[in-house]
Amino acid sequence: MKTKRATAKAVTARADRPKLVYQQLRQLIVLGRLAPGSRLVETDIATRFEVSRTPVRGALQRLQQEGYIVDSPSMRQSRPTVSPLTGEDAQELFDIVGQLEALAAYNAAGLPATRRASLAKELTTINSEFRKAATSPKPDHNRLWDLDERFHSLPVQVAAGPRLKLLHDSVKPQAERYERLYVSYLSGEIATSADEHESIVAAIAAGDPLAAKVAVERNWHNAAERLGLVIERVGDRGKW
Amino acid sequence: MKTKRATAKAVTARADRPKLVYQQLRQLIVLGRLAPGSRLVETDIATRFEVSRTPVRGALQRLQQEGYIVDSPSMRQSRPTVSPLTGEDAQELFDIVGQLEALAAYNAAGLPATRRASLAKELTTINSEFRKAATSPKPDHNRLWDLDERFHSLPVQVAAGPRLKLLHDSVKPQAERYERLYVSYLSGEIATSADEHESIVAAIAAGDPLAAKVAVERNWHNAAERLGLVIERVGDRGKW
DNA sequence: TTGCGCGACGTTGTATACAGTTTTGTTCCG
DNA sequence: CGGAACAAAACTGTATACAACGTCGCGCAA
Repeated sequence: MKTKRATAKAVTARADRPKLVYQQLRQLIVLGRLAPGSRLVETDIATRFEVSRTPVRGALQRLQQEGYIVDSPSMRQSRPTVSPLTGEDAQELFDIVGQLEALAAYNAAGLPATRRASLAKELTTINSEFRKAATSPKPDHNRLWDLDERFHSLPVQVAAGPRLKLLHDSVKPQAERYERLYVSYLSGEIATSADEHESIVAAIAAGDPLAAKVAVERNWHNAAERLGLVIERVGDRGKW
Repeated sequence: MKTKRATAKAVTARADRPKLVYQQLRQLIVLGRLAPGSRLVETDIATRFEVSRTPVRGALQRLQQEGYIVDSPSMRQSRPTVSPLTGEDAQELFDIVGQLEALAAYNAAGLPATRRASLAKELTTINSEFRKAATSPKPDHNRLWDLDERFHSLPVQVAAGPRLKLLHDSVKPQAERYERLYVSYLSGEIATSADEHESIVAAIAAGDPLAAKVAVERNWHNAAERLGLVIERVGDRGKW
């Protein structure tokens, strides 16, 4: 043992390092360990993850393009900071995600009857678990979020083309930062969400693309409004 | 003049090099100078643009995330190639752009009456020029594309939030590759497009968000269908 | 002739040194 | 005590050398 990986630590596969750094940083941001407004310094991150600045740079670039981090406007030299959480941003983001998933739902409702049926069945299962988890005395936020996520992702995975999937994968995770606020502060409203989910399933099962599209759009738009109120009450984070 | 920029060539501003490389490469792809399927070699590009591989790498990464280039599937080692032009891709892409611009139109139709009026007026102007240019005996494709582009961009610029603008800026230019086919092969159908544009303007002027949204969606969806036929006739490019 | 192995080449991934710029801290003078 | 100028530190952008990995071609043997 002398040539490759002479260093003690397990060197991750050559090609995955940027992706790994990206995923870990994203996780830190989404979970709030990296607060909105925090400055991300390439050198620090590189040290932290025990890689050079090169893969870090790639990860930061991607995070920036996807909107997790922005260039601090006050300074001229680009200084990446974690982007803030604001009510307006939440509403805009939710509307966008709604439009994308609405397109997927539209396609899903146009699928052959057999596939529609199995899709609807699976969605129903997820949604009833979702509803059950919500009415539990001490709701598990992680589980709630996970079920909601799975419900919304399923039509995309089944009926979206490669391009829509790509875009959805890049936009949707950003909503997670807000969704986690949603399930935390709005656990009372989750029954409403489950109701809206049911109308989506019904439209898909009926093979009515337009109804499915509208139902998804409404679901997200309503969620955006409800969340907007919460954020206003709690106060924007990282905006000043 | 001795310290900075001692080299003879005009050194572009330090921070703009990646953006410039990105823009030039994108232009080459959109205009077809870089044919679908072409392989992009970092070293070659770096040499061509007289920069090091570092900024080139950034540009390529961005192009890849936006979908202009893909990793060649045949080889294991990631080898970026210009993404192909296919009928399915065109349809999917147009539908996506339609959803995004529909959201902008929805917002635009919810604006105060005075701003709506001025927007509608401007749109009408552009569209009538568009119609005129289309009926000319020898239509100028560049001008046609430009007018159509301006028509569709205006509501986004006026009524979209920062997030939607960002996304639109990153997705829309990809449609240009197909739009240029459209105006080339479908100059006969352009009158139809102009008609559809008018119903968009009417909905915005009337302050009817839902109507505006639907009108935009229909416009793009129809264009996608018309274009799909053409590409099928002409044959997919870069797909094999 | 065909199949297989091996070595040279091409290309991307990574690390690191260096340059340019902005921010920040400190000192001195008004 | 306040402020301005200067010095030093902190970071990012760029270039480049090096390493790893895959591909392709050539020769050799069956």
